[in-house]
Amino acid sequence: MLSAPKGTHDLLPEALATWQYFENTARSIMERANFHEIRTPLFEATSLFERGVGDTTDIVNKEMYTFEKGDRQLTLRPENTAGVVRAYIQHGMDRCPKPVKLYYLGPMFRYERPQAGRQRQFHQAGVELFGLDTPQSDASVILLAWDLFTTLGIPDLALEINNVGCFDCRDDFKNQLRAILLPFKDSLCEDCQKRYETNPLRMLDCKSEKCKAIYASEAVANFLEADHTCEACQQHFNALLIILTQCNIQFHHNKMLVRGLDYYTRTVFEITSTHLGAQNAVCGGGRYNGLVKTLGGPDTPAVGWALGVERLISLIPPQHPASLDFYIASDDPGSALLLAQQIQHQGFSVEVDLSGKNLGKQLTQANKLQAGQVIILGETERQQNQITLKDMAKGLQETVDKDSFLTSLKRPPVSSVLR
RNA sequence: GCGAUCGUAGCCUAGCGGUUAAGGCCCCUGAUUGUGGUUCAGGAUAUCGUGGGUUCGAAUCCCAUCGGUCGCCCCA
Repeated sequence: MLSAPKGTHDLLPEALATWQYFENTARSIMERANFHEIRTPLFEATSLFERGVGDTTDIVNKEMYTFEKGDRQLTLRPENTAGVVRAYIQHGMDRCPKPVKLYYLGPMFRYERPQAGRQRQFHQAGVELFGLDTPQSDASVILLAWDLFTTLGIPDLALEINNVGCFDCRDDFKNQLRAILLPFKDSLCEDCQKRYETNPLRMLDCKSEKCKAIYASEAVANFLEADHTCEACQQHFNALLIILTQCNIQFHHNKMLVRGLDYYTRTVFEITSTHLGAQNAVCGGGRYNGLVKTLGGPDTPAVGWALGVERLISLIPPQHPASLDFYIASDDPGSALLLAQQIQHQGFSVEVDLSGKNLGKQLTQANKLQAGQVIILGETERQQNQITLKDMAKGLQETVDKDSFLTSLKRPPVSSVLR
């Protein structure tokens, strides 16, 4: 049997009620914070990701869906920051009043082994703020994420935050870290020996007991305890923590927190949940002051985050599709369809029998569809320009004038999430 | 890329070497051609993931493969 490709899922109507609830809430909250939506292509030049995300990262090295058309190398986007930055540069958005605040929502693609909270096609929602290098701009995007999660009622979240420094002090730190770990290099696990060369910061996150013991040993621990970022980075980070505290945001300064994408500078953060599986990060982001310039634009500081929609949705109570307001039971399709349209124009949902069933069958159908009310529009009613209105829960019905029924219809209250 | 585990109708489950693979939900028809839900009667839907092997005989045992799920790695 044909099935959806490995690591992809069909989203069926039942599940989409929750998705739409999330999307409406997210859009509403981001728009109210004056972020505006941007939609970039699902695929981009491969070189964009190689330069933007970093050619030593796992994402670029082994997780990209890359293909060739003509002489073009293209890649399905594995994340969207690079694409948004490309669009920012291409459309001269540095001429827009600063900060430029954008958000996006859509599918991403990574070739990985699927597991809980990880698929090959998954969805992210994210924000990017361009043109400010202030701690308050970092705080504003973190606050926005926190506001979204709070509004959605997600319990047991933790904000982990760290300062990875700017390009200059981070390289210094990496070299110092290599120097201090050099005596232990041969006793590190296989992975860490590789990380020692490629991405030493990652070693600190290792789960191997052997490595953990080394990193916890006095000499190493003392080294890690100290802040090795430069004066400016430290000031930025401390100011950010003060603002977060003022805003009553609980955070954990996790000195081991590093991110897998090369473009981050200074602030990095992650929001995790204890209700997820091994992939417990629901949102991740940080500052990326070098990326716009790296991709050929003007030197522009920026900060942003992305959240995993599937992971997030698994944390919110399932929503149910809106119930059916009316079912029209009739033996005359023309007048039934016309009446349905008139009621729909008043903002109600209506189903009409399209199969020519008899009245009993149509009521059975209405019952299965859980229609609130059935409108019986038979020959008798039509002759008098009337309808019979039957309340399915109470089982009561009355025959009323059709036109006065239509004028009495009031628009139902629309979900407060929609603006 | 590595490891663990599971595959029986659309869904849930029984069967664990021996007739025609059983039950529940869902779906369809009728009792009921202007009144639903309940009930009753009937019906449809499965090459038991696929391929090979062992056996007189395989859904059942063995091997391979594919797919799902979970974990490592990494990330949202």
